Amino acid sequence: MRKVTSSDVAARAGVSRTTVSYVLNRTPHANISEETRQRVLAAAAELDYTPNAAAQMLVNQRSNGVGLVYPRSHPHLSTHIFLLSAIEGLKSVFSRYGMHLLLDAVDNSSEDAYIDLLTTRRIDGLILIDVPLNAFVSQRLIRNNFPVVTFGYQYPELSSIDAENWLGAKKAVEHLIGLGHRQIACITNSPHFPGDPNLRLQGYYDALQAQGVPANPDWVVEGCYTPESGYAAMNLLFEQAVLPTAVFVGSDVVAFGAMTAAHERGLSIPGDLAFVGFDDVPLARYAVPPLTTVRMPAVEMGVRAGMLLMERLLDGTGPTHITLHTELVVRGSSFAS
Amino acid sequence: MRKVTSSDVAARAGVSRTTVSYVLNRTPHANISEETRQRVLAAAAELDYTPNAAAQMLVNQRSNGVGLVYPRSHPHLSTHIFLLSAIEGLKSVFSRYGMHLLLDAVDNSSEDAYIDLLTTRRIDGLILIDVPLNAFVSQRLIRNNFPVVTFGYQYPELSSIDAENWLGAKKAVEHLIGLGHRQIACITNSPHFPGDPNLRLQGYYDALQAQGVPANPDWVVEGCYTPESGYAAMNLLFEQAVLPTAVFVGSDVVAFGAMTAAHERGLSIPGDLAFVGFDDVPLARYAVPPLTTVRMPAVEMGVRAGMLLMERLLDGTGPTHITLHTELVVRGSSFAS
DNA sequence: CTACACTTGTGACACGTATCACTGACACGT
DNA sequence: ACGTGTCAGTGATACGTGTCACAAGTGTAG
Repeated sequence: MRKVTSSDVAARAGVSRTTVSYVLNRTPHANISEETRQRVLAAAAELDYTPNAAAQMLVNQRSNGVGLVYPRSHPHLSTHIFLLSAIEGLKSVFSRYGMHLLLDAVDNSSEDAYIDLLTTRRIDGLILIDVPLNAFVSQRLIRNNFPVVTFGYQYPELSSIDAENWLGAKKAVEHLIGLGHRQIACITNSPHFPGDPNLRLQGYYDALQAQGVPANPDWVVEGCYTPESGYAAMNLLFEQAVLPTAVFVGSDVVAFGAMTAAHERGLSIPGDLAFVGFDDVPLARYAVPPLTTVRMPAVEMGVRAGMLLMERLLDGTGPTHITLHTELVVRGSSFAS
Repeated sequence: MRKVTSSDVAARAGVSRTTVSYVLNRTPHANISEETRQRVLAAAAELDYTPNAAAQMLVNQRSNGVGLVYPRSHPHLSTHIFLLSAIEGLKSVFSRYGMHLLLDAVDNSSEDAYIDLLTTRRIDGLILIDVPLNAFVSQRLIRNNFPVVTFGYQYPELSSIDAENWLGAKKAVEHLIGLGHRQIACITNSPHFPGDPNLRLQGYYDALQAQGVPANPDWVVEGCYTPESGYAAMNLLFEQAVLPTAVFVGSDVVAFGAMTAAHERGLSIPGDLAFVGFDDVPLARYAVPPLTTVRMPAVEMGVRAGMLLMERLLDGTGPTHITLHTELVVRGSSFAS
């Protein structure tokens, strides 16, 4: 592919390279006559000139790139539907500003892979989705005042975006209690990590306590993102002496597996066992029966995160924390009309 | 963030910048004594120097970036599970070569947005997923000998990767015929576009013909990627005078919607109506009943596409076309054991 | 006629890296 | 003493752009 430089345009238009730059960038305080302006524009169009991104980055100290980092450890990335929705939201913002999205997955082992993206200045900002930061990395990001927006984890000095996980879970479980359930199990979204307060699980506990329903530790089982894990978790619950009459599952995808286990056991949903999920993935209303769930505004979270980062980049505003509302969506898995 | 350049490293090590470059890049034919080599390495480590990507791009004429383009028009991107799997495969290859993945969605209207990625030299290669190319763009890519790998569409001069869509669909429908079905409907994966031979639909027709089962044009309805479209398509089929006993759906996600429509009508699956999907998304075996489907090796397709592009980039090999095998996965939606 | 402002444009430098062509220095065989 | 060869390392240039400081030309008031 032949390379057309601004010198070529300048030569063709019979002006200096500086003038070309001024015209093409609409530099505010440059005085260029309308006539030469048109000549430059015409020359650029005829040669179909496009500025070299590398050269621009080098001189502008700005890459117009944003890194999107997510954990590779996610057992089945293919079910990480939230990631897709977030990307959709992020891109809708970034494309307006000519920013490009750079993907990077991070292993638990070598989590400094994406750090190179910043030190090499390939990106101007960072979006972290469910990426836990060790003290070393987070301090480095903060100290260098690097623009970051996190999903899932929060750090006071880094902007973050989240949904009302605790309240959503609480409302979900209160919904089950309101239907008369007293024996309510919980299958979590993810395994428990030391520093990670599982807000959805906490909402479950707090709902039980607030309504005076006894909690039973045996009825809390860990899921791990996938339908397979939900299937296994449900079968674990079936081994209990006393069976629950309802299950709150921390993720729709996990709930799919749990419901299949219930079907296989010949239980009717919601008659024998009611289910409530979390996320409202697009397939939730096509579960059998349609899954009652808590809606995460995934796309909007992406949009807001993108806007947060752009504000930070353009106006240099400080860290901001945004929490979006969740909403209970009642369907047939909890309540047969 | 302070900027450490190779000059700083050179100064600290007491050598020239050239020497620093030679050491850090392990330039083959440069003679550097082990002692100064260590001094340079130490200095670089102490300053934690990282080369500026923009400067490297500029001088190397190479960005180490690959563009991944998909249609934004996809109605619900959030169900585009194939994209996630492909990304997983692609990244596993590219991360080994230090290549970065740049995401870009393309509208039907302004499809030259991603072209800028190449003309600005921000990327070295392009992966196109289900992106139709108009003659102008494809000629431009070919003429400039730009490294491209396409999914879904094929052009003789551009590398491509695909699965046995035709054969997979044919086997799926033959499976239904083998079970005794003679009234087999089809819900397509996507709306019909003029230049787009729907191979899965063709496989459906060819299976019917090969087995001497009469085809019925009224039993072919268009789906459009989403479960919603499958739901609507199924209800359209229910308006027919004669109902089919089996449905071949061109996509699992669409099949979810179609099965829900059948459930709502009180039909038993597979007793009253059998279903076969396509893709084998992770949730397929958690449908109710578990969905018989044709497995697309999505992750492997990503891997192979990545390898294809890297070979092209490193060895300059010509366009290659790869077709991977599909496999029928029989589950309860077609055959109750 | 000089001083001044305004318009229109340009020369030169900086951004940070990779690499070619070259310089000294030293060893070796004749 | 001379040519040849190797070793260790350096100076200079190129990559393509943005922008500061300055220049040449023109009108205008003192």
